[in-house]
Amino acid sequence: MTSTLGFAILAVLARGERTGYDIAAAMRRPVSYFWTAGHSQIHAELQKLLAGNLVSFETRHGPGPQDKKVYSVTPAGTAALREWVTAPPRERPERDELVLKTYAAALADPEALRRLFADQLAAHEARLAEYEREEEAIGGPPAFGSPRFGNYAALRCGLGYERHRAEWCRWMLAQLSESL
Amino acid sequence: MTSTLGFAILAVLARGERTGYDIAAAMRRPVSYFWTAGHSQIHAELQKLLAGNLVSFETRHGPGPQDKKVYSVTPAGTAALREWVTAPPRERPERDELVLKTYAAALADPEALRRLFADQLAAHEARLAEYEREEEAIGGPPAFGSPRFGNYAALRCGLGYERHRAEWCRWMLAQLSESL
DNA sequence: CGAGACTATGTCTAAAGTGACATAGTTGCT
DNA sequence: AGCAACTATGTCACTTTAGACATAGTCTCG
Repeated sequence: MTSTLGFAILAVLARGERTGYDIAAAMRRPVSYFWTAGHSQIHAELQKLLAGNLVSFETRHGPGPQDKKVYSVTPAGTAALREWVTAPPRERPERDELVLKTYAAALADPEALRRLFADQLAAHEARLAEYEREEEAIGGPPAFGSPRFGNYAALRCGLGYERHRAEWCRWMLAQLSESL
Repeated sequence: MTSTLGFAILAVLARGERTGYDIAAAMRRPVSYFWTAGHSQIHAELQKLLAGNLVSFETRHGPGPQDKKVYSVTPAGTAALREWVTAPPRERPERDELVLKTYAAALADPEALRRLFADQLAAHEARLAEYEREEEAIGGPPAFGSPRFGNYAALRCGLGYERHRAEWCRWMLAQLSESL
């Protein structure tokens, strides 16, 4: 009964050994933004994975009050991950606060609404520019089978998402200025 | 300290009085899919909104073991909702299981992966077709200021999302067939 | 007239996620 | 020498969400 978070950790660990701290850091940065967790959650989940024999760790000396624990995936962990990858994802409900706000837009002050969407658009454009820089740095799709393919495919999804979102914001702004 | 769910309920109630059951039904259907909640959550949240004087109810006789409670938004509720609509949304972390699976795709069996994405593509295309039917039924953007504008804008976002997602699935399938 | 679907409100438990608190060594800058 | 930032693991309390369980009247179709 490994949770999705468990598999997220396994997926990160499949690229190489990491400490809990490293995993938390990896799940905070924009590129790996398809799953997020705080370090408190990660440490707890690592205990469960350990109990299930899906990961193992080595203690090493490092900075910090305690020795660091460097985790890696066990063969059983790799097998579980492989099986999970192609299993149909359980769909989680959409929860989108901005769309919800839009749904109630009729009540709002149009000028405040314009500012809201202008800010959102700017944020999406900034992220889009960042992703485009990253895409250029990679050059093109790495070979399928290379772990870097996964990064590229995720980036590609992010690019599409930011474009769709930015376009929707622009459409909203156009609607707003038309109604003035 | 009204939660987002609270505002979701207020947004639904702003369109007219509803019972808790009606609200739950509205939040289950595809169109209103930008926020979801089970009826148990809704009843609990209605208690809180009631305590905050943001909604009120009238008891009416109807089918069911107890009399039904027909809720409507109070002036204080409308004011709170209006203010919330233009406040910047707190961003919630992306959690996307399919992208996470893709991130770990290197380990997977290509044929099983192909099936996974073919299924996903079919689901997105089906939803897209449904949304397109709905869009055609509406005809075009209702006037901003009409509550129906909110529905249309949300639908528009859904259309863009499904298109982006379907395209990404198609790209993945193309990558997969190239690598065979 | 009976079966099943629909209306309707609520409780309870468990899991998942958020954010603060606790602790403390190392590294690099000024 | 001192301060701040970074590394590093872990606990605790709280909120949110999911899903089962409980209960029971009404409506529709055959």
